[in-house]
Amino acid sequence: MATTLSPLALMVRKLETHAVLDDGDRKALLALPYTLRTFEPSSYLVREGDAPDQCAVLLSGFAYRQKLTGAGMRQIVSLHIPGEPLDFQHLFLDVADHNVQTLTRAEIATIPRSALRELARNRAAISNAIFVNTLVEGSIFREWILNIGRRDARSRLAHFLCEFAIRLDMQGLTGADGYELPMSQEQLGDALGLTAVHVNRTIKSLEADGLIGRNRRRISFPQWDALRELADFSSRYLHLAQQTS
Amino acid sequence: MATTLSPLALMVRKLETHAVLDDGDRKALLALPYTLRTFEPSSYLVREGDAPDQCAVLLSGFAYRQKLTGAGMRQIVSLHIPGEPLDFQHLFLDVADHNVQTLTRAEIATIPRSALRELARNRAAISNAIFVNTLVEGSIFREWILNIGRRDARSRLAHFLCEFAIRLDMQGLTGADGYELPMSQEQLGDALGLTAVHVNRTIKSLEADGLIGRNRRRISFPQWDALRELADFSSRYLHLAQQTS
DNA sequence: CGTTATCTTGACCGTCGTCAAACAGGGTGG
DNA sequence: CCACCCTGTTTGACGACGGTCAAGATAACG
Repeated sequence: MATTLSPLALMVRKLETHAVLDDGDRKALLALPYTLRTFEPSSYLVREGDAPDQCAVLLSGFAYRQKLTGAGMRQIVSLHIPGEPLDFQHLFLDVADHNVQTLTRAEIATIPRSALRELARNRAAISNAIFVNTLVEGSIFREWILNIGRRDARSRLAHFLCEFAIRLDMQGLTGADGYELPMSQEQLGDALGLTAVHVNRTIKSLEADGLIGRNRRRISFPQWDALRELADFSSRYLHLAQQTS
Repeated sequence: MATTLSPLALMVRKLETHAVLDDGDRKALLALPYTLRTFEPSSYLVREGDAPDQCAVLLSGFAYRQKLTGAGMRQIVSLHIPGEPLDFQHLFLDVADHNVQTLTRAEIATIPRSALRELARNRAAISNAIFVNTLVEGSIFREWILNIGRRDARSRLAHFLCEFAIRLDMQGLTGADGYELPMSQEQLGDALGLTAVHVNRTIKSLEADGLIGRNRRRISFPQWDALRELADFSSRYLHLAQQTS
């Protein structure tokens, strides 16, 4: 009980959300070599075009992945919470196709690609867990395509807020009442395919309807069910129930 | 030379786009048990909520994956060309989070999930190839998020047309001059997050500028470079160069 | 041929973007 | 402690891109 928790424990928890690991698997993951670093907000962890030889795991704080158009418009394509791998895709893809950035100050563990690859080669359960994690990420991408392509600003924002709430909850990071949204309205717009101005109006509209509460960046949910309904939110795409062995 | 080509040969070709397979791997893939079926246009292959025990591969014709909002709006989240796996994610995810539908009349091979899983377990190169294929799909999802979230209708459509051209080319399915776009403007709208009416206006606008040629659904590219520029298209996200061993 | 899906066009409307300015908060340095 | 600045939030006026509705034209198909 008094054991010091490994920094990688949260990553193990994340992988076990969707896959079954045994004690040997857990120990092997925790025994991975890693380097700890702290990054300031908005630091780049990976840049498009890079060929990283390390894989990054987010231990604390928040991060996102992002792409830019030639005209310089930004689109955030995913948001990451503590425990989540940030670029395990570089286990198998050599060149980064997008940027990875911290949102807040964040602690990052980097694991040598070679060590992780070898572990995946030797332990089928770990290989499966990483694969399933990738597949669930893919499912989230699809839901974002639907969200951005086919829902209006109010539903779109509501959906985003619901997803974030559920994912925090899954990782055991839930606050008593709602959560602190770790991003500016500009960044929110970049995640939703909207402008910062319209995000502002949309947030205030949800607030005016009593669907969310706000105190600075803290969001609370006085009418969770109504918000979820507006968001057209179903958690199926997060594959919560699944535990592949 | 006179050997009859296995229906799965095109799938092997697809997997070898991004991964290195040896003769044993190829033979093992071609020896997989499968069932051949032909489907009419718009047939459902997988429905959201299903728990398929087969994995589908597209042998001829075209297919897409799609999600619906509660209000009934459709969003196509990916388009598939011959040789591509349609739902290898069900190797590791039990419940489908989206629908898979044929676009045209299509030949489909279904492979028992168990057989494919076992093959992946025994042959690291095949497991890697499937994983890399999944990762490249993920990269395409991200680019679609960017495309729908941050590009206007003209660029968005142009980008879609460029992607389709390059992917057909990669799979060796290029016609002499352009290609037959296998979808209605309604479906095009569902893929781009636009309405059919606006797709129509946008296509005609590209045509009027000489950026594409049209003859019914056949699209040609009299000014490929200019179209590519308008589309802000870079093929990096398709990971063409990559061949992970 | 008739029937139906798809494409095309016009008129009109609304959501969201643009531009700009005011305002609030948090940190820094004098 | 206060002036200053910087970033982020809020608000208003206006415009435009794309949506809606509806009708007519064209092409596919039995």
